[in-house]
Amino acid sequence: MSIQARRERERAERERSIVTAARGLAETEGWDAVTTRRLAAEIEYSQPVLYSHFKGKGAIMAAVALEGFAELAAELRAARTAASGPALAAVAAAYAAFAERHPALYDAMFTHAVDLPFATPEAPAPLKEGFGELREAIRPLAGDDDLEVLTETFWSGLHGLLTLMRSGRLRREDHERRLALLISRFSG
Amino acid sequence: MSIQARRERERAERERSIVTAARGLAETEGWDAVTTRRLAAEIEYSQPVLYSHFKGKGAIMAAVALEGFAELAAELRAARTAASGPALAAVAAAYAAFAERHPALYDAMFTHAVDLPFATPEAPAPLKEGFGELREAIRPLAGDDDLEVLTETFWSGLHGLLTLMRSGRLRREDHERRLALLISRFSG
DNA sequence: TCCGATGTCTAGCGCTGCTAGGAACGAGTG
DNA sequence: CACTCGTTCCTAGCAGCGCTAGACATCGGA
Repeated sequence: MSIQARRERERAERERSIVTAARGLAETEGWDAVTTRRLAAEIEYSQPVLYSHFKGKGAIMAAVALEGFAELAAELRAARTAASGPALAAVAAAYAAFAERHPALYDAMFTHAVDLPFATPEAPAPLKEGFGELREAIRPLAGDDDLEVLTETFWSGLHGLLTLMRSGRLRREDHERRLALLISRFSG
Repeated sequence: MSIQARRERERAERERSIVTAARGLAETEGWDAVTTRRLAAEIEYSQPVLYSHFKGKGAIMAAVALEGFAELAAELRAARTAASGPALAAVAAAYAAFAERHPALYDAMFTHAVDLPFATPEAPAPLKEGFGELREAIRPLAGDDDLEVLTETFWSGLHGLLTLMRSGRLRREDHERRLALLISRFSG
């Protein structure tokens, strides 16, 4: 029993090291630099080993994204509970800060095509938690509007601001003003 | 003179056919299907010919994007001038319809990394025109807010809605409701 | 001590964007 | 008319990609 247990433990560790290596490589050099060959070299195993853990490169990216969802949810929750009074600005700022701090991670989560279920009950828990934080921050400001739809719309605004800025389509200098404006328009 | 003129004309035609082929292939099979080999086969020349017209695949995508900007600007203008009264809803609907009708084209314009100047005076004219249409539609509703920043923020909202929906991150059914909500929040 | 299963590696497939080097063609000159 | 020079285009190939088949070694159990 013990031998098999050790093997499973080592295997789990290796799987973690794959995800960690992929994330590290992506965050320092971008997803283009994350190739199966480099990943294999990083974990000091041969390429095919990757495929005994994940179905393919896409699955590895999905695993990295999942890690990101958990972190984002935690940071949003921290921002919301720390805020006294209306939390929307604090949560939005935390969201933006996360995207700015981890651009490659953010891309894996929200831009690249990863086949994770999103707006369904089957969505991964961390994802639903993160969305839930946004929803709770918006709830006091919802008025007559449907809370779910309103949250999705605000989220889209946030996401649009960040992706367009990061791809050079919006001037960086005005980021704070745009963010403030978005929040004020959703606080009316 | 005439011979050289014919050659330049033929060359220009070939360049157009490259862009057209790239766009057609992208719109029917997605950008992944747009490879230099398929493109070369499509125009019935060998691969290196592409590189005598464009610096690389990225430049071809940029040319396709540019075509898209012109069309989008025209459609936004048509929607704005046809509208009686507040034009924001009409322009937003036209924007969304364009993105829905030409998803691959939209991606080249706003998602994929194309090295075109955006929020600067050097930005291509069609791009500035399109943004200008959005700005004019928003102007009556700007109030005390900076018009430029407000336009950018609304645009981001629109862009976020569309990209998140198209990548399966937002439920399609609620699209109209979200769009209406975004507009109402920017009309207050 | 041998056997069978498990785990890992080497090698390779078909594809990608891109380029070097040579062949063929046409215009201009003696 | 013959010849050279420039241009245009193609064949062939490079390095790298995601992914996989098949050989090989290693190790627990009989």
